[in-house]
Amino acid sequence: MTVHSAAEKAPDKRARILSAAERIFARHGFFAAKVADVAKEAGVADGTIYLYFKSKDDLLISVFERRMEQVNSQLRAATGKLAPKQQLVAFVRTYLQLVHDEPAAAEVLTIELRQSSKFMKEYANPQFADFLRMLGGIIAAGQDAGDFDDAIPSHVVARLIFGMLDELALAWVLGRANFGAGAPGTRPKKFDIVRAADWALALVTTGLVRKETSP
Amino acid sequence: MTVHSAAEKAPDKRARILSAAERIFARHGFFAAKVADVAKEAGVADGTIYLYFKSKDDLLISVFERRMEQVNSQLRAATGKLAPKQQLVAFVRTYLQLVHDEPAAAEVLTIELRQSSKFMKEYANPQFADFLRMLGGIIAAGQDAGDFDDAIPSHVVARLIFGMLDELALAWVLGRANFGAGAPGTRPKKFDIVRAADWALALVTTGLVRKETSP
Amino acid sequence: MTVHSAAEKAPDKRARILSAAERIFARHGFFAAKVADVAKEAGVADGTIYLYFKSKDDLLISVFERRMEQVNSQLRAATGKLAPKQQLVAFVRTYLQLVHDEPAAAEVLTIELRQSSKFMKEYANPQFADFLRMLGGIIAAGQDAGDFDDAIPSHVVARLIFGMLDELALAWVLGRANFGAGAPGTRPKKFDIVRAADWALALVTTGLVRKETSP
Amino acid sequence: MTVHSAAEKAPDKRARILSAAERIFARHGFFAAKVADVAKEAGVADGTIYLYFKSKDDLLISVFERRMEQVNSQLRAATGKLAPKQQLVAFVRTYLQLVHDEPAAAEVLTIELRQSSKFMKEYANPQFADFLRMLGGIIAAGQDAGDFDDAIPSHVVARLIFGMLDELALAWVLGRANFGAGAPGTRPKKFDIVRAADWALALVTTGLVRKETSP
DNA sequence: GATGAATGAGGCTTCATTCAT
DNA sequence: GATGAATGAAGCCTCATTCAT
Repeated sequence: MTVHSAAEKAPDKRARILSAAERIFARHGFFAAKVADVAKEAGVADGTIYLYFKSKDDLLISVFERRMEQVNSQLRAATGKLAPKQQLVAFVRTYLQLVHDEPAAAEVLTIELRQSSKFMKEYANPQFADFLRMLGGIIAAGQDAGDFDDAIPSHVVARLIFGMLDELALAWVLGRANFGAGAPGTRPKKFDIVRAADWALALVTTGLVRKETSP
Repeated sequence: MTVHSAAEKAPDKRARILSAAERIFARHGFFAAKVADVAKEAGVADGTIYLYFKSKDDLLISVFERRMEQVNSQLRAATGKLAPKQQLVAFVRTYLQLVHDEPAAAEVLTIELRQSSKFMKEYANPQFADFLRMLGGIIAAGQDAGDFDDAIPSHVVARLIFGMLDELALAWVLGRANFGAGAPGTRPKKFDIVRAADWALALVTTGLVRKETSP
Repeated sequence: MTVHSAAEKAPDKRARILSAAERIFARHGFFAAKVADVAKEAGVADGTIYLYFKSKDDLLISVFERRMEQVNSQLRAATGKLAPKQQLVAFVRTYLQLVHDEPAAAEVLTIELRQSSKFMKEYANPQFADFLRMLGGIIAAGQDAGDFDDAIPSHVVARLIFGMLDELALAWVLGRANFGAGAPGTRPKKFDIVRAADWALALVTTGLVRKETSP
Repeated sequence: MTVHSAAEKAPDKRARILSAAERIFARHGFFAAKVADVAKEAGVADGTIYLYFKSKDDLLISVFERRMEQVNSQLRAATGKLAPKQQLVAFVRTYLQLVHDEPAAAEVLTIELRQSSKFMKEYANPQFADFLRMLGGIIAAGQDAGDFDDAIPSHVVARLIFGMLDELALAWVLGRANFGAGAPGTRPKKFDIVRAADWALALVTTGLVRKETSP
């Protein structure tokens, strides 16, 4: 009757399920997670999930896709019209900032995506390909501009950088690493992943930037 | 009952089970793998596995530990008494060579280890800690020797480098990436992961090596 | 809301649902058939079915009843005011002709009716009782008239004849039997069920007709 | 330890499951029957059933096959080396005797077999083909011997006779018919199916036997 | 009346683990 | 120690039915 009960009815039930799934998958891992848990977290009946997703697998894939789309679009926005060197800085910082702001998403992308690539070899994961292409494009642009050394193929560089970021995200998400202070023996405390961005950049950049050292 | 040279009967049943498990886990992934499949691959009865391992989880952990021990000892042997810079080269090359020589092991370490860190938060994985410590030690030694820039904490560098190597291993194991040539449209072919070692080294090293900016 | 000529909107929604159900039940069988499929076939919403039928079971029963009523009335029309011997001929021929003309109906009556008698022991199926009574009546009349041997109770004869017809219908509907020609090795082709009527009649009749053993 | 605890351990667990399934399917019908019920009836765990049968469907098919084999072999034994006319008598009487002795089996064969032929069109049911072939062979032999009229193809006669027997079995199994006495209004009482054999024979035989009526 | 999204009970099946031999 | 048949808990998914619109 009321036209705006929408907010609590089903403004986007599909989105609610996706978010719930992301949290549950992050909490328990995909395999240990039960569809019923996702349903409860989303506040819907078990069967409702199957109105929006074909299977539990499909649900996982959809979580990936929605999240990677967001990540990609935020990265695109952040790197905007900058010069390659600035783009790289922005890319790395933004990515790790997103990890920091959405730990559940990070956990799923970091841990479950890897699993799934294995099981679902048929699943191409176009969003992740986009991610790598964007990063590779930045590198290639920098190489073309003469800002970056071009001894290494840009897409290899992209993958290597992604490896760093992914590992940083994993370590942070699992809360094991204790980068920075922390007296020895202290329980591992989450390090500041946003600050870690600059370390990663330092490692990479100093290598990529051509040093006009001159002889 | 039979006593005659037990040593011949089960030269090492435990080892056979571990190898079988590694192959099966690599082939199907830990969750999809069935204990019965491992038993069949090992040529033992299902129940026999439980004489050597407490549970399927324990089996996975044991696979990790045995393999990481081997990896660590081979890395230790390879890096031997070299200077830090040479140690780093040897470390990276040896690691990727091992990935190349034991793809099943690589698949398990690359994909399943990550999962397991999540599920078995209680499982400290000391071997992996050793791995990181070894790599960190090389970096720290290089920093102390003045060979490497010390702006980044050595253990952070270690993790970043591991991230690169891990991603390289993953891409190679899944056979998706097509680093190197390959006519466009060509089906992705496994790139030469051993050669990729030098790319990773180039990226990292050039950044770590202090540049004597002038003569 | 719309009132304009309701008769046009739903000329007979109930009938449409029944026809759709008959086709769907014939196609998939009652248990495998989904109410949603029936709804789609009928061009109505799932819920609409429950405005006309109490349950899926009720829908099946209604299909039976509507169809058996038709069958019975057509049989009654066909047997009309004939002499018993002619009535029997007409009954058998008409029944098998109906099977031929409405295979979906035949499939449901032949296969599902049998199931349902089991599950719905409470469901008396009065139409089928009528069917048997009509056939039994013809036999009894023939016996009374001295045309048929009366060694066997008429209702037993009726059931035996029905058994023949039912089996003929089943074999035809499932398309398995290959009565008539067909080179050996030939894929079973539907036999001519209408012609089969005369075989059934021959078998029965020659037995029922009292033989005047001599002139 | 004891060698003969066999009787209660697992003399033939597969057979026990088949018998249990037959009873449960007869009692509830295949679709309404739960695998768990079969397991309980058989005195095994749910999972045990899947050690012997691939699926619930496979269980049903196996019930058919085991039972039809028995039926066929008993029919073969009973019809032995008789003359065709005697074989037919023996066939019909034996079949209905079996129905009488094993009502659960009869219920499954009569009701579920029909369903299943529909769902499992791929399932050829060779035993039932044998059954029909045996009956057809008897008829054909009688026709060759000049005992039976050969106006109707023997396999058609076989099917017609089977139809009668099947219907008789069904009526008896469902306990609806009230052949024989029973005051009107009396609750339907199972008729004597063994005696009914002679009615069926009378109907058929008198038709099949060539009457040397002379001109 | 009509709709169709939502419900949630319930069943088939899998598979890690046990234990009698 | 070794076996492998048996166990039974547990989860994904289906689908008849409901009810707010």
